[in-house]
Amino acid sequence: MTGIRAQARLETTTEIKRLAREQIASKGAANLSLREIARGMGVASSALYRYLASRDQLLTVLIIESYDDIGDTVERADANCSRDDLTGRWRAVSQSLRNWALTNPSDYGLIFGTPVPGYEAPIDTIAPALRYTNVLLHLLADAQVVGCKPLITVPTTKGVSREYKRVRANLGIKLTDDMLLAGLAAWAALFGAISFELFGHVDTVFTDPETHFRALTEMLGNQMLGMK
Amino acid sequence: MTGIRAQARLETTTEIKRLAREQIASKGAANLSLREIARGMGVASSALYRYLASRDQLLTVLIIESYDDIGDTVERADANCSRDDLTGRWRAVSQSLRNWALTNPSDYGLIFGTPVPGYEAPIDTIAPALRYTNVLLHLLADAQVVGCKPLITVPTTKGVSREYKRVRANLGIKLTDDMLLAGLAAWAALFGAISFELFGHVDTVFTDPETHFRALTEMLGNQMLGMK
DNA sequence: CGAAAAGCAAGAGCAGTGCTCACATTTACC
DNA sequence: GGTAAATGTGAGCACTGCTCTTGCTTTTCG
Repeated sequence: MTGIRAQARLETTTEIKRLAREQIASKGAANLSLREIARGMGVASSALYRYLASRDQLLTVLIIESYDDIGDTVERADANCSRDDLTGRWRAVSQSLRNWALTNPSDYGLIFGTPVPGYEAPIDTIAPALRYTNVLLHLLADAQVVGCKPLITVPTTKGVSREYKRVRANLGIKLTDDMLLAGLAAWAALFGAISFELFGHVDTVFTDPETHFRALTEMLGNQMLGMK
Repeated sequence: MTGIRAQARLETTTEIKRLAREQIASKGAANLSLREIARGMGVASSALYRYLASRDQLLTVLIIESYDDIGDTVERADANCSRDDLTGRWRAVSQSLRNWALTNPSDYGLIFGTPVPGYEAPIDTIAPALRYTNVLLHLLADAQVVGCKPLITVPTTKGVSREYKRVRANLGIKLTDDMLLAGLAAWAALFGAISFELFGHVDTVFTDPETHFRALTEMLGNQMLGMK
């Protein structure tokens, strides 16, 4: 516990993760190779197992760090706005989300892409995963408090009010049904748009995805969510 | 060219793809193993290369077939509605999309999930990929013709009208800016919602995702897209 | 201080992968 | 019926994750 060894250990661990991210970025998570990392560090491949339990566990660690990274980014973007500038906050949050995704495409894919079947996300991922979600929820709540009214309303669909009551309980937040639906729809549209762009499904459609994304988020914030 | 050999070849190819899909469903596309397929067929692994060029090429074929399957499904759902029942068509299209995704989760992941970096989708995938897109585009066009007006409007964002002009050219379809934005937003919300549900990001939120999805699509169709 | 304990690295080895190639066999067609 | 094409084989290469034994170094503690 002197700290000398702990220090070295930390540095080694950091280096492993750095090289891992490099590999994932260039060749994809599927092609992440521990032996390649070992070579990059000039060390026997078996030595890595002093620092990680398995390839899967390394991936899990990277996912958690990514969740925290995205949480940091979104929280900071939101915090930089004056609390009552709801439109500005929504704008900042959505833009920072897209920017983060474009800057860290492989991490975005790791989190929001196809999950590995049978791979149960460990409990450690839950808390970090909730951070960016909470930013949006608080934004919606703040908007509701100052009287923002969504442009859309909940359609008269059977059982929906009962379901949304449960959603409110699960999320631990008080939002009208209208605000909840508008928020969920905006949330889905946001990530849908980012995923489409990042995963290459709109390459032939847009010449300037950024311009469309800006228009989309402006519309979602000012009109759909009714932010003033 | 008797067809006897061609017939056998077809059967072998079909069996390979069947086993491949089975594996992808149970262990993920990343863990697809040609040797495992060969074992399942009681054949040497090298024999498979008489029927496929590589593992990647097999995946590409599966992706194309999935695109066609989803295209079939959506086209059929749309065709089953009376042409002037726009709300019904939108409902049918969105529901069939979600149903297809829930029935074929691994195929959905293959298409709409994280792409393999460095893997360039071959030209052969473009046409099948456009089929389900075209269904929506025609639906939007039909709605516009009979005077449906989206609830939302394009915000005054710099350069957006220029960009949407290009989008119209790329898609080869005439839609007002408002309808275009509403359509793109609805499209993104749809796939965002399906992806969230399928990739396990809302497990702790909804107890009945179907009910929410129904409310979401009703809202998108009747209000956002302004379908009558 | 010196011995015991703990940490770290190496290298051989196992079982798996995609893919190639020379070779053998089957078989549909002229 | 003979032949050329189609099909299957098995060894082999280079790679992977992971384990285990062996040896060395550093830390800890009596």
